[in-house]
Parts: sequence; structure tokens; C-alpha cells
Amino acid sequence: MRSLEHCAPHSVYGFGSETEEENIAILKSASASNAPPGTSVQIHDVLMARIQNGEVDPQERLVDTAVATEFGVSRMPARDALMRLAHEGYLEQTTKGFVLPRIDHQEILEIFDLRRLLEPRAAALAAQNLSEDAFSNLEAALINARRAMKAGEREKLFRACEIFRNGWINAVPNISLRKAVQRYMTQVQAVRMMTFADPANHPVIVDGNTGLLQAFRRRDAVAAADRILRFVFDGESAYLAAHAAAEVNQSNNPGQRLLPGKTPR
Amino acid sequence: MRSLEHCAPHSVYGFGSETEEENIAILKSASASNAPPGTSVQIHDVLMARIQNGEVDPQERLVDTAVATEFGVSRMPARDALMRLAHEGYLEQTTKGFVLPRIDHQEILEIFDLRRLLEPRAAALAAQNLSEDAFSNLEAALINARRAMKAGEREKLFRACEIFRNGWINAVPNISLRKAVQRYMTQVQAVRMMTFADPANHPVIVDGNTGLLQAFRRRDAVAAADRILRFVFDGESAYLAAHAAAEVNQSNNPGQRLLPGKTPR
DNA sequence: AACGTGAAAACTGTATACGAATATTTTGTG
DNA sequence: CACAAAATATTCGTATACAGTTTTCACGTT
Repeated sequence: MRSLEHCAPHSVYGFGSETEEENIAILKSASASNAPPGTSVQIHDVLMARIQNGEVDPQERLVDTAVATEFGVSRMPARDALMRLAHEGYLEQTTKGFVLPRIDHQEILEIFDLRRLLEPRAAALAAQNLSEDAFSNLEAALINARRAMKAGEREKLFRACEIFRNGWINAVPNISLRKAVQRYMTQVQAVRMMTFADPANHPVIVDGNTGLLQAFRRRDAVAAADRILRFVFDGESAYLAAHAAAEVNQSNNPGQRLLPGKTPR
Repeated sequence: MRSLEHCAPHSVYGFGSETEEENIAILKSASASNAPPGTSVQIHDVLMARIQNGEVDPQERLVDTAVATEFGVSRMPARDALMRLAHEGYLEQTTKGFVLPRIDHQEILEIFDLRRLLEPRAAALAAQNLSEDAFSNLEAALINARRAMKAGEREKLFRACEIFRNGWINAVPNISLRKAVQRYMTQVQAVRMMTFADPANHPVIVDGNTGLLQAFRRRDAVAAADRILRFVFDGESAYLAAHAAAEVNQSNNPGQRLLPGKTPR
């Protein structure tokens, strides 16, 4: 059984239990509380946590009926959750179940372009708006990230970077811009999945965040914008390298491909 | 009854029929073709087209059962479509049906900021990518717009401008960017509703589009970006003026407000 | 033994139904 | 006549059922 530390920090329901009985019990107890967020929402969060924790095999088929029985509900909530995950980009709907998205290379490049438009402005606004609390949270996340990097704990580093990013993004006062940036979080995650695989990228990431935090601290909007812009560029470079490596890997043993080919949109 | 020319030009299913029978017939025939895009997908597209065309009243309540009966299907496809639209930001889910997202003054200003980030790049890419067909469509739309302006037909001018805008946006090769721009169509619509009320704005709009088309024709990406940026700024100015006028109007007769009050987000 | 054909299984999409929550209207009372 | 409380109505979320479609597997033929 996996440890609970793998739970997504953003998940309201931080449980990673595996057995049907446990899930049923948890859902029951949660719905017994005064706040009923809906069964499908809970399933959605649990599945998203699993996906983000890499607990879903790339060739695993998530079927609504199976998910439904696992959580002790009917097909509808499970189907809603799966379809919502699919729409958010966490899953892809095939004729035979839901699978991890075959990441479209072209789309990732497009989103890098978009992020270069949005995130510098977002960081600049955040620099002028970050609260002291937010600063300490960012700092804590960065310390955790650095520690995880030194310990070689890829997973923890991943989490820390996510917290860091969420920290400053939540300080963006322009709510619409914030939502726009957050909308591409899934793609950011997908890219991270690839780039984090190479430990050589870890120092770049941590250093980038460090510089960003320093700019934030100085309330230097210009520097923050520059930093994040460079960060996105660096991310693109790292992604391209990882993509190329995956391509080679793919051609060598086409049986188990790390990255599937293009998806016709 | 609305005329058919109001159909969304970007909709795959370019029908804007209103009666239940027509919709049923259309769905039936579509599903009879070899490509089954699913009923809920079709409903989704139709509703999105309506929203983007401003055919949905701001205080209209879209209820799944009503949509279902309108399209002659059960609640499930309608519900899927509505929830998907809500998730995409085109609708807002309330305890009593789905409604258009109530955009408040602050949010409109935020979205102007966002559009200044996105649309110049989009226009620049479109300038490099527009086909000859698209050019003639843009030109036709512009001619219609000018004619409507001279005839003082506000509604037709509105439509022509919408077609023009959709025309070049659909030529943006970066699909993700295109979707991002289109996501704020409702805001654009709301702003237009206000700014078009004042005929003094009409020449500004038509001239702006004319200049944009000229830049497109020259494949001048820089000029196109500049043009659209200025266009957004002008739109903001016009909106602010209209907003101020509406504020005065509102305080005079608070019974019928042009823009609803702020929404706690 | 390889390949094509057919049947069974699995999965999805949609239809219908029911319970729960919430808004609205009606009714009763001060 | 105003206000509160209950009844009503509307809508959502979920459950269950059914039909269509695709995949897979097994069997028979060449």
C-alpha cells in the first residue's frame, strides 16, 4: 500500500486508499458532513491526485464502470469525473476507456507560446500584490524544493515546485488572468512530468524559482516578468530536449513508447 | 423569430433553428451520417454558437430539462453539454439552472488587460496565415459593416463585425491561442452591446477593422498586432464612456439596469 | 500454420426514474 | 397590511436500464 504522503496537496480529500471498502467508507463519511461537494467531485479529485502522482500506468485503461464499483457508486458520478478529467486534459477518451493523454507535441509548443504571453504579466502583477504570508509560503516551498533536490527526491521536488507556482499565481490580482494561467496548469504538469525525469534540470528549476522569489521580495515587477519569461523559455528548451530523447527512445523500442505520436485534433 | 443569418459562421452545425422539430430533425440527420459526433457534442456546439452570437439573454436560465426537450433528447446529453459549457467558462452553474457568467465592471477591465496580451499575438499570427478565401470573407464582412453603418442598422453592423472578428480569429494557427481568445467572446459581446449603443463609436469600429484588414492584406504582422492593440484600447475607452453613461442612467431609473451589479466571485 | 470470419464481451452513450436540496409561492398570523 | 412559516415547485445529482458500437477472441478454412 502506498503511503499517504503521495496525496495531492491541493486535493480536499487527501486520501489515497486503494480498497473499495475504504473508498466507500470515505465517501460515506464525507457526504455525511455538512458540506456535500458531490460524489463525482470527490472521485474527480482522487483520480486527479493519482494521475498527478504517477500512480496511473500509461497504458492503464480507466473505465467508468470499474471506477464506479471501486468507489461504490453508480456509473454516472464516475463517468462525470472521468469526462471532466478528460476535458481538463488529464485524461483522454478513447473508444475503450480513458487513458493518460497522448501529449501532442504541437500543442505543448503552442502553450509555451501562450505562457510567454500571459505569465510575465501575471508575475509582474503578483510582485506588486504578494502578501507577507504568501512570501513565507513561497520561501518554505523553495526550501523544501532545495532539500528534495539534494536528497534526489523527485516526487517531493515536484510537489514543492507546484506549491511554489500556485503560491504566486494565487497572488495575481487580475482574477481573469489568474484563471487563464491556471487553465494551462495541466499542460505545465505534463511538461514537468517529462522534464523532471532528468535530474540535470532540477538545479535550473530551483534556481529559477529562487530568482523569481528574490524579484518578488524586491517588489520588482519588471525583474519578475523577466524571470518568468526566461523560466518559460528554459522550460521549453528542457522539454524539447526531453522530447527528442523520448523520440529516440521510441524508435529504439517501439513496443513501449514513452511519448506517443501526434494526435489529430 | 430570428433570421437564419444569425447562425454562427464557425459552428460546424450551422443551424440556428428555434423549434423543437427542426432541432430533432437535424440531430437525427446528423446522427444518420457516418460520423457520429454524439448528441451531447452537437448540443454543446449549438449552445456555444448561440452564446457567442449573443442569442442567449443575460438573465435567461438554461435548464437541462428544457434544453433536452428542445433538442428532443433526454436530460443526460443536455446536462453533459451544459456542464461542459460551464466548465469551459461559457456558462455559470447556479442552484437554479445555468446562466451566462455575470461579468462585472472589474472583470471587464481585467479582460481588456488579458486581450491586450493575447490578441496582438493572435493577429500577428493570423496575418501570416490568412487564406485568400478568408480575405474575401473579411472583405465582404467589412463591406456589409460599412453599409450597415451608413444605413444606421445597428444590428447588422453588430453581426458584420462579429463575422469579421471570427474570420480572422479562425485563421490563427496556434489553436490554443485561438481558443483562449475565443473564450472571452462573451465579454466582447457584452462590451459591444454597450459600445454599439452609441453611434459615435461605429466609425471607430469600422475604421479599426479596415486598418486591420489592410495590415492583414500586406501580411504585415507587426502592423496587425499594433492595430488590434489599439483597437482593444479604443474599445476600453468606449466601454468606460458607456459605463459612465450607464451609471448615470442607472441612478436615474434603477429599475432596469444595463449591467448587473457585482458578483461575489 | 496463417488468415479471415463470426460471435461474445466490454464499453460507451442515452433514456428514464427517484431522492434531495433549494427557490418560490401560498397561506396563516400578528 | 406586513411578515413569517409551511407547502409547493423546480432543478440537480445519482441510480438503474437499455441499445449501439467497437474490440477481442475463438473457431474454422485455406
